[in-house]
Amino acid sequence: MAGKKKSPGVTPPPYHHGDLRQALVQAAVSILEEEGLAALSLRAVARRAGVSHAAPYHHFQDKEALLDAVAAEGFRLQMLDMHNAAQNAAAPINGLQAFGLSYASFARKHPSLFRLMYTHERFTPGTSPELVQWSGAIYPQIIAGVRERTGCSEEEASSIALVLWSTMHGLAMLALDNQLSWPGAKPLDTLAFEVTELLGRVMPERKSPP
Amino acid sequence: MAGKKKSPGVTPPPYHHGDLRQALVQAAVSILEEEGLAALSLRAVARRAGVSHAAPYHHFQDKEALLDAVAAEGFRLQMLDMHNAAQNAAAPINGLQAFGLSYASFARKHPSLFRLMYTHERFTPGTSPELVQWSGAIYPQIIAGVRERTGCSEEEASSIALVLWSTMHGLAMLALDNQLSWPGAKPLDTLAFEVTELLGRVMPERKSPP
DNA sequence: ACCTGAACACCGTTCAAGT
DNA sequence: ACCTGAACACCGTTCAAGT
Repeated sequence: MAGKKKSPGVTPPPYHHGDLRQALVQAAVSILEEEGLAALSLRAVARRAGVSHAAPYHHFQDKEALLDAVAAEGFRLQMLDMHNAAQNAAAPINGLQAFGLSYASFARKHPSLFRLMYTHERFTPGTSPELVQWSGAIYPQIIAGVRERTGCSEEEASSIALVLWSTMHGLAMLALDNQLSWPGAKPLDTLAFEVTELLGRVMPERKSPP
Repeated sequence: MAGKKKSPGVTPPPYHHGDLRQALVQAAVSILEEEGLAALSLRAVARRAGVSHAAPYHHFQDKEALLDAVAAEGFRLQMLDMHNAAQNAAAPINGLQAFGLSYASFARKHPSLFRLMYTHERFTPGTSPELVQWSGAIYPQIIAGVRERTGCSEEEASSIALVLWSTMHGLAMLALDNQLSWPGAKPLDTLAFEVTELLGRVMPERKSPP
């Protein structure tokens, strides 16, 4: 019961609510995970954060700006995932497969967030720098991963990374659309595994065999 | 001034309006092409078709059902495109490239329609049979295209077709998201050309060289 | 058989007013 | 500096009523 007065030496909470901006982003993410994209209205986000429906306008210019922040958070999460996959890439046969499986599993674990990240007609001039930065980090990360595992030049690695990214992205998108769900179809993980194996054949040799 | 009375020998127009159902689908397509996905409301569609905002409910159960019909029309158009590309595949180096370029150019020519087709969380049980049929025709068409140009078994062709489809789909999606638009980036057509060329290396030999 | 107009609950956005 | 409540225009959906 020490009370909740501002304790000295701690930076005071920057807003009335605590940090409403961040709370709104988190509320939006929960709605996405629990109820899907269709349920993601500004008013629902405000409701879940426990503020009036007009409150978000003190932190975001409009709904699109909030969605931008949510998408940026999504890209941050995906970067974490990719990073972890690169670390734990002991089991898969090659690094491409580690990446492919991580991409597929992220899409499967966060389908609505994944859709929001890649699907709204965003990335116009005027998109928040935060989103531009986080979303722009994905491709370089893939390129770096490819270079680490091959003796590729920067240019060669860029081409391979683009094929790899496109393929996994398309596979994930089609799977989320249920386009790959005919009777007896293989699950996304299996497809990702097989497809990256096939792609491995166009890759140059590993830089240094173990 | 022969009047517009029903002429004998011609099937009478099935609805008051002419064929309102089809008119609504066409109105929706125009809105998509001219104003984009965000402008596609049921009421706007009705407005453009010149009927009251409640009229669509006599032809579609709800908005989702109308969007399903629009998506089905999109898949029909894409099938036509793919078919034409297969016919005129004289210039490109191989059949994969003909397909890849057609996929990319369709996405570029109809960005909002393409997004609607592949991006809404549709294809649940209860999706209209019309949409299931048209959307389900794409993958077999790609498989057939691959088989025609190679001596592949059905199973082998399915794998190659899946990689091809995923890759082109991902490339198109990422391009529409402006994810492939860094300064000095190549246009989508060029990327599609290069990527399919790279994929060609994993393809078996052509069945019969010219 | 097909269409309309009024009605309802919801949404995005604005703005004067509150602390 | 931050938040609220009322207001406005818009949307999806329903339904009695019109032809």
